[in-house]
Amino acid sequence: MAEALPELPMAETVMVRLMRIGVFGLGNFFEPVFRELGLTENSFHVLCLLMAGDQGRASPSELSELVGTTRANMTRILDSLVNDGLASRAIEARDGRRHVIRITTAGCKVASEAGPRLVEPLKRAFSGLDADELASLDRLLRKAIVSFDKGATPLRVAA
Amino acid sequence: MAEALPELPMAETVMVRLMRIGVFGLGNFFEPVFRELGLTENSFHVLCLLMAGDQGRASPSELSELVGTTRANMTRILDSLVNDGLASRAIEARDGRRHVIRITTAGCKVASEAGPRLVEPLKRAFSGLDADELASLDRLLRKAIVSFDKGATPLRVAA
DNA sequence: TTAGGATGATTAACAGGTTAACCATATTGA
DNA sequence: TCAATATGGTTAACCTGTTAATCATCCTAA
Repeated sequence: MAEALPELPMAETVMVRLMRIGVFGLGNFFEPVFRELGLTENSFHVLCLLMAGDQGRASPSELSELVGTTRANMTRILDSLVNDGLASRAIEARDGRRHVIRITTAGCKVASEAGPRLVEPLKRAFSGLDADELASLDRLLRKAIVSFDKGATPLRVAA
Repeated sequence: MAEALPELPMAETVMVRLMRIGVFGLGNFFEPVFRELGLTENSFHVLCLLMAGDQGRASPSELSELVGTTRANMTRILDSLVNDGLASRAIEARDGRRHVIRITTAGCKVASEAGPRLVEPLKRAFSGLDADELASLDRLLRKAIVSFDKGATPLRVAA
């Protein structure tokens, strides 16, 4: 890559690849677990948010915001959860536009089953790093994310 | 997330999120550039590999291997590149199964145009990290990737 | 009170990826 | 020699995400 385009800044270009490769590699640890449970990483995330949040209820918008996907996509994720009986969807009495998503007991059960199954893969994935290294990586990734946010192009600046 | 499932190891769980958030954030810097050029990150990667490689030629399998996607998907990526006149596809004389993909002059041109346009976003993205931090992040990510590879489940071990 | 605009959610069309089945060509060994 | 198998590539079906358009409800100001 850098061979083809020597003008690219090496350190940064390599960093992009490293991050992508890392995320890709991580997928192999968790997707199998989710698949077995009939979940997606996103649908699992939604279940967790519902469990953690206010009385197991939330709105689609809130959820899409927290998960980091579009509302349109959240609609589909919720369709699937509702269809599987893991969550319920109702219209709020005081505002007919708002929907209320609630986790069901079945949903709680599935989410609780997922937890223990994820512990081992999580630890195994990072077993090559000691606590100090994990802490450093955490710190640097946070710093990088802040950098991305700051540098994020505001839809074209001065051209 | 950790609130809902306290049994999950915090450091590792957070790390997964950080890496995903980071990669997602990175996308905002480059996808616009690729889009303007009518490229995908993957199709750009293919062009780079062709430029860097042996006489601008390679086989679909090699490319899918190097890019890290399936052969089926590479077929589609190449369809698109060939369709846009950026690469050509031919059958190898000595073995009718093998195809030879070559980058065209138009393909070289597009790839060369992409280079300069990527420099600024790349530097901007990582502008919040100094050289030492970049080096540390590089080292830790590589170590993490090695850890992922080692710990990668060999399709169920002892269950 | 009601027309115009916001807001929450869904739908439709599309993009890019995956897996599994398939086709065509080469290779091998009985 | 030729049937069985391996290999390279494509196709078909599907999954999950995105964007843009749409629907329904609510809010607001003339």
